[in-house]
Amino acid sequence: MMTAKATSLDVARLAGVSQSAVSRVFSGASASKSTALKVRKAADELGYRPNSLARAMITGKSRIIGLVVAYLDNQFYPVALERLSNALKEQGYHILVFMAENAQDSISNVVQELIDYQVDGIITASVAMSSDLTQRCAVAGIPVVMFNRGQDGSGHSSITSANVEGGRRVADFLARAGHKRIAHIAGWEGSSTGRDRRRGFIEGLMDHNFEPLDVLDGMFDRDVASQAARTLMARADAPDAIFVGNDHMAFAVMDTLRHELGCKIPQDVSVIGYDDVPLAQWAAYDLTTLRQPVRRMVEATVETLIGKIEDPERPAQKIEIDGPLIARGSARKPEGWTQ
Amino acid sequence: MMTAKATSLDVARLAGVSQSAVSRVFSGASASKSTALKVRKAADELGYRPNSLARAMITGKSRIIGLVVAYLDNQFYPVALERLSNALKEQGYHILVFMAENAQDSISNVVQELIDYQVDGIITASVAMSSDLTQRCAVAGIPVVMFNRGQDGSGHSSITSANVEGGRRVADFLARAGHKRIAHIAGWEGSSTGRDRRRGFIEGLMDHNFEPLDVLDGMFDRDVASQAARTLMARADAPDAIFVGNDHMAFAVMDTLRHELGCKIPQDVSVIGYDDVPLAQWAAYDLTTLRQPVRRMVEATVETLIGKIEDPERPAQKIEIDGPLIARGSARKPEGWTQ
DNA sequence: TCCCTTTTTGCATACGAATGCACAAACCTT
DNA sequence: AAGGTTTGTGCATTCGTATGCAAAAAGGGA
Repeated sequence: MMTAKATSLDVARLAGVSQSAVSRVFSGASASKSTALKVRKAADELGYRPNSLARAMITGKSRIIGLVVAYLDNQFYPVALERLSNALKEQGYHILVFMAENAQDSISNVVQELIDYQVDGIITASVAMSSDLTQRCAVAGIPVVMFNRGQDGSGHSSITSANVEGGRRVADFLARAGHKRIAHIAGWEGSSTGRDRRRGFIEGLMDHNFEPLDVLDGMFDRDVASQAARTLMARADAPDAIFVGNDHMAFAVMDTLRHELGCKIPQDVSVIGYDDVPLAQWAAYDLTTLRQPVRRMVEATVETLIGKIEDPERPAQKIEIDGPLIARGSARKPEGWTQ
Repeated sequence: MMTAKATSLDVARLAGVSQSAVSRVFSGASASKSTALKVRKAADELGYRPNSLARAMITGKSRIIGLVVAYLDNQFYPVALERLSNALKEQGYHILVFMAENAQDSISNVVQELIDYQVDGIITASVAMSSDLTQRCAVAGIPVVMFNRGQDGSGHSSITSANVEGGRRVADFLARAGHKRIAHIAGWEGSSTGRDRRRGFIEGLMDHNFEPLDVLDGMFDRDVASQAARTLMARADAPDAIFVGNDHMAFAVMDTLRHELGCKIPQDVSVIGYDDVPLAQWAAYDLTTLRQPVRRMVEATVETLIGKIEDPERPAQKIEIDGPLIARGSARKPEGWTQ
């Protein structure tokens, strides 16, 4: 039983070779069969493993990706986190996770700390970057990819679903199902996803010569969304359909409608969400929603980020990935609708 | 606009002092007002920040904690992750997250990689460590704290809720509510939490001279738990109450009971879970459950881990934290029950 | 077998910050 | 003002690994 962790020098001595030889064996550089064998044997004996930190120091690559995430209570993010983690692991990267409240200086601190740790890249999930931060990352040469949030003119790549198109599709679905008084509890106005879905939704209604009955900002928050639902249903011309800016809020809205206001879904009101988190298909909610294709979004995110790490010259890209509307039981379906 | 990140040497030159002076200013060691001022000014000018990796190399402390987590789809863990992250951040630590399937060699790889990154400590959430791994951590001098999972004889500290007592309390609650045919869909038999809750539950029933109608292993899995519910309800003497080993499975059970088997909860069957995740109080479920006091568990975890990091001689401790039964609408209440 | 090319190998140095040591400066004390 | 003490500072070294360079070994061709 060893008492201290062995270094490459220890291995070198035991194997009767130089430290550089050991390094080369473990970093995959050229080495003869015979030395590789000796080194491996000695290493096993000592329980040696290269020190990732030291390696990072010298190569300038830590193989760590920083992940900044804000809303962990929204099931979409744990799922995305898991997928991102697995995808990056396959590429030999690891994830340093930072929680941030969605406030500028919190994010600023968090990103600065990531820079201090010399991460090779940063993924922000539903978090915006100030231009100052953008600048700092640029100086440090750290590429940033924004997941599920776009930001014009930031110079960062972003991966989102096709939110405008998605909103439009929801509108079309509801209009074709014969709804007349259609309201929207939108995602936070300060986010591109919230704005885009909203815009697409309104445009989509316009295509049917409709106007939304009302549009309220749900701030991606359960309580705010519930309150918005109460407000809507208190109207004399209460809506017969509500499009909610994401599933997380939609669940709160459904709970409020059913258990507090005594509405039947979808008989009295249709409810549609956005994301298609796993919860959406649980029988208790059975939520009709626009699916964000997490798997493909994650793939695109990882590929974009690693591409930029390996070739810093690669220009930023904005990728939008389309997703289908998943019709379930929370919303009346248009005549002749086939999934 | 700088083009490359500045080092302490750059700052030293600009400030007209030695590199050691810069280091001392930033590491809080002694330095005169005047040099501190010069250094700070120069550092600001260059946008200098100490390189955490280099710092980690020399001090031997990375200020990174590794977190190994398995079931991210169970809302308990995202919540715990968020709390852990915040608590550690306050202590100046950061979290390197690793997902692991609950299979020995996956965990083994993951822990090994954490060791490679020289983490100062490891927290495992609902994951067991093989004795080989335990050994490797010991050699590397890395303390391990197990969160929400105990393991006898591992030599690691563990923080759990008082699972035996909790199971007992659930049994008492159901028996006193007048239930006669009480079944249990248990947490995975391979986990201490699953076993302890189950044991406490059975003991608690025995105190009332009851026996459980049946005990099935739900494997902490929604599908397995749903299947178990079907099995139970297919019996001639179907249960009038089911204690489910955690909330995550309880939701699946409730969905199955209500929407597939047409049962009324709690009129036909009472359902009780374990954890009290945020979802449990959503109106759709309104789940009676035994609360795991996450906040206090997290505090204890962080304190135990940091204590051991700062004083490696400190012996391992097993901490159990008691939590209350939260009576909601999914289970009939005993006569005269007051929260 | 000899010379030329290719592959291995060791040496020395670098990465960026922290720290023991010895010396210089500042502060007290009487 | 001299001696003693505390505080501040620079020099040199260290952490563990990777890598350019030059020398050594191995391989190949005629």
